[in-house]
Amino acid sequence: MIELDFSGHQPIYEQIIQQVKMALSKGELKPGDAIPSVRKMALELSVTPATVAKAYQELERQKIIETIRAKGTFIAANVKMKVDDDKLTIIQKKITGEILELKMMGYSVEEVKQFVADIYTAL
Amino acid sequence: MIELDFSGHQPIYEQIIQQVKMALSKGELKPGDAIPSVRKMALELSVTPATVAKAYQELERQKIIETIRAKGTFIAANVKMKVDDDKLTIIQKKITGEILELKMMGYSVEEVKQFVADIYTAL
Amino acid sequence: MIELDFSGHQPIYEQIIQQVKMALSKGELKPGDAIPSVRKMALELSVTPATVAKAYQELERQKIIETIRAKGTFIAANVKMKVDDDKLTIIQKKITGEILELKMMGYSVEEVKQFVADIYTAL
Amino acid sequence: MIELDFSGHQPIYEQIIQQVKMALSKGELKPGDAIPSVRKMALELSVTPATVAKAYQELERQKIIETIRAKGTFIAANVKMKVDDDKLTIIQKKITGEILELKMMGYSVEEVKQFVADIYTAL
DNA sequence: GTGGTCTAGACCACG
DNA sequence: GTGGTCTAGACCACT
Repeated sequence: MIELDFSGHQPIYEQIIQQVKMALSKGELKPGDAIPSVRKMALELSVTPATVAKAYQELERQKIIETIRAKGTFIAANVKMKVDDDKLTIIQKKITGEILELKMMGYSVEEVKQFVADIYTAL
Repeated sequence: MIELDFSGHQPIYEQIIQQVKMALSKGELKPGDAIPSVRKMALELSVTPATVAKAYQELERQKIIETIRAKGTFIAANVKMKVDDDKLTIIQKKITGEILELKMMGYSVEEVKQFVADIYTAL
Repeated sequence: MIELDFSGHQPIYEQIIQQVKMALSKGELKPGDAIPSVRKMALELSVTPATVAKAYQELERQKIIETIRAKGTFIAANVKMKVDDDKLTIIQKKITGEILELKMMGYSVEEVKQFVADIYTAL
Repeated sequence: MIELDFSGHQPIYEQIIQQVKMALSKGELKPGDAIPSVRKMALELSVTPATVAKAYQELERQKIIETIRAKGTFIAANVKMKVDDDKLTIIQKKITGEILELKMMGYSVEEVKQFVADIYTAL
């Protein structure tokens, strides 16, 4: 279900976070659904449990999953991303660098808009 | 002219690269223009010359600047970013994470398109 | 495995790059093989880790090696040098100077051809 | 007569040395011919006299030119490159790196031989 | 443990 | 003066 890219520079734990969010976005996961235990997912992905734990910890911090003692880990009932201005600023900073690269490669505004729209709809 | 953010996670040398590109994109720098020497910019930015040198070397590798022996560093005459498929893939991967965040915050496709268009035109 | 010449003008990091490529060319290294960590090789060669890191980074930029986070560095799966016209021009310029020296020493075309053929087969 | 490439990484003085040798190799210059004074050539090439002087000094060291006080500088009567084993070793080292690059780009021995033959005959 | 980044200094070749 | 290279040491994020 989750596919990792080990060769790249994106941290493994971030890839896990992102793919859980993506599954949620696509409707493959719904509030209340159970997700594999840290150990189980670590086995499936061939990574160390610590890496999965770090991803889950961050997801829990963002209130996307909930851990219930001795029961397991579940998608939070009320998955509702808080629109945080700080976070928006961070995203803007990160995205600016990539937009700049695209612009310097010669892409027009329209092309970039199409580019992100394609990504958006694929999520 | 260049402002650095020391607090964060983005490497200093990448910030320098980005801001030189941005100045070029905005027309503040034009082909043939001299840019400050490694040492001078290092002093201005209060970083070590090695950090500036690393940024300049990467910019030269991308053919954005040219260094002339013992003369200084200049914006390349033919600033023309090569459209590299590998690079495009990397950019897409990086941008996907941010688009996903925006989508989960509840932004619509149109809003995201507007978001990136605003960034693009500000560059 | 790698032997450095500290006396000369060729940068250490370039020597490392060259010798890794040579080992690859000779078949002593194969795609997927691990190469020593930055620190380990730095110890072996009695140079600072930064120098080895610079060599590795350039090799990665050329897609000859891949680094996997916190795991180590490996020969890339698809080692396939891209034939870059710019690079070919640079090589031609560099080689021209040496061929000229040989010609002025009195070597004939045939002798020079034999000379480079011998080098080629020894790689 | 001499064309310099300022943008590159080859030292100016080496370019001057090389082009004098090339003119000699092509027969454009013959033993006994006068070559411009340091000042004159410096003016023609738009470089500082010190750079030309350095080139002439090296050419004189290699017995390719002779300076006659108050007369000027001339191509040496007996231009005869000494076949120096040390020098041959140095040339071999330098050329090996470039041959290796060509090999890794996928060029065959025959192609490399043709490559150098073309360069040789053009000199 | 791994690689990535940065500092503070030094020496060198070049023009 | 310029950029290029190297050392010695440090801190960080990731696994």
